[in-house]
Amino acid sequence: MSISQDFDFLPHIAYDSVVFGFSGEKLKILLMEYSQTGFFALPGGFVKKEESLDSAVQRGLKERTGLDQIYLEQFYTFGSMERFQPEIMRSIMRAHGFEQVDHWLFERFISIGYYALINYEEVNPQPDNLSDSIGWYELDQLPDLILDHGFIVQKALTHLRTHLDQKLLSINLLPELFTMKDLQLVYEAILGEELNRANFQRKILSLDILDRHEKLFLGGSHKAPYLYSFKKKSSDSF
Amino acid sequence: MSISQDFDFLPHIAYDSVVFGFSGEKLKILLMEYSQTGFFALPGGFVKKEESLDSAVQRGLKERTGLDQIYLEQFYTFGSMERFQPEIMRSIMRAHGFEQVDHWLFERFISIGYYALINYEEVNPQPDNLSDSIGWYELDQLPDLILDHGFIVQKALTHLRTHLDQKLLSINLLPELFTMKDLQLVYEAILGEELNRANFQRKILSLDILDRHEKLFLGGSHKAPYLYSFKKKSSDSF
DNA sequence: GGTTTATTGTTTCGATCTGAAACAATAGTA
DNA sequence: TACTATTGTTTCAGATCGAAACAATAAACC
Repeated sequence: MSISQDFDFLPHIAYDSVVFGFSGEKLKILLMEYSQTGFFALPGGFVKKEESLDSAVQRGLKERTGLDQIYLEQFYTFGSMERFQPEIMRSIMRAHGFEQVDHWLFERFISIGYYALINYEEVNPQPDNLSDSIGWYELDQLPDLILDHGFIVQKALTHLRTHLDQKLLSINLLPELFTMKDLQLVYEAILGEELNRANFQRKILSLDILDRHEKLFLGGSHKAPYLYSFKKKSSDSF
Repeated sequence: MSISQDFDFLPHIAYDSVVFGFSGEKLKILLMEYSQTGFFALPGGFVKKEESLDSAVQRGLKERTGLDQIYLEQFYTFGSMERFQPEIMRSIMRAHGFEQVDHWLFERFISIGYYALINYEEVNPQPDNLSDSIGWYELDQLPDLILDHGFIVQKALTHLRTHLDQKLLSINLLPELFTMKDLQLVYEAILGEELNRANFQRKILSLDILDRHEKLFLGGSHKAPYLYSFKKKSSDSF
């Protein structure tokens, strides 16, 4: 977020992103903390006058995560008046030594919500101009968030849960190769409930979206699991 | 849509609405036709600086349909650059005698898509300042629409189809009292496929969302169907 | 090397759900 | 009173689902 190039951006329009990562056990999201103020917020940004909305979000997330080609899904647009609280932006700016009376950030914003599913291991979170830290927080232990950002997270999670099966192929929460157990842990973390192992395996295999590879020997005194990868979409082979 | 009160609205932000109605047989949507130009478009509008996004859409639809308390669902926000085609707005304005070079309508817009489910019978469609007609068009016989409005309709329909069961209670495509056959026809029109009568009845009744009322005698020489209504949500009883 | 243990892969089996057809009820007509 | 068209309900086979049992196996242990 650059606060100087005012006129590059569409006014009143923002996006907020809920970036999901999976630590191997817990589902986490990226949050920014604004220095001094104690405010936590979702990573967000603005849309340049000559770029598409989708590109804007991709650009912003690349700056925050270093990742290209992120899986992104738009889920809702937030336009209530309650989200108009200029004092909050004002105190964030003040904490950075900006004492302006008027600023385009103090205007009302309508914000488009996106969520991303990324590989936790590959990310190197980068704070922006106004926040001095960005980091992973467990979903069930989030701090209070500014404005309606807590609501946005809930809405993102609901959307992800209801569309989990349809979006499986695009899920990038796991490395290239993973075990069935890994995948089940992801499902359980997202759905917030435990699943039956045998039925989960049957269901996923019946979807016919996984390639089975060699076994993974980790030295445990028991049968070794197979490694799987998501089948490449047929369109990729042209 | 008022084209004079420029500064009342948030710039660059619009909404487009896909208003579904059911004629008893076919699913239809409301389209506006701009005089002279031959352009067809979805009814849309803009957001005032001090109203919520949802309120703006409700206000606009009340102007177009005369209906209050419409069932509205936001489904997607459209922000690509391809939707930036100022010539189209320019020729619409020209057809109305406005020869301005600059106008806020010629700027780029990000548009939030909503769909509405309304009772076809109760609507009295009203054109806006720039369009001289508004009317119902069958979904499978739509004219070409401006910009990405055809795509918006498709996206609305997909959303409606996938969420049909969850949204049943809110469906307002039928009058207060209706028969099981009426409801089945709505489903078939929305899903675009025929359904088995016995299984449909079993499924809907098992949802436990209908109240059964007296029979409807229409004079046919056969068993008369029951009338049903949607159960009032429990929250309404407080 | 045989035995044990922990975990994974697969099968079984009953319960539940679904799709298609048959059966039952009934309001008017002939 | 029989006939017809349409609606309400039941039946039944097949598919799906949940829970448990069974089978396979990699390492550890004696």
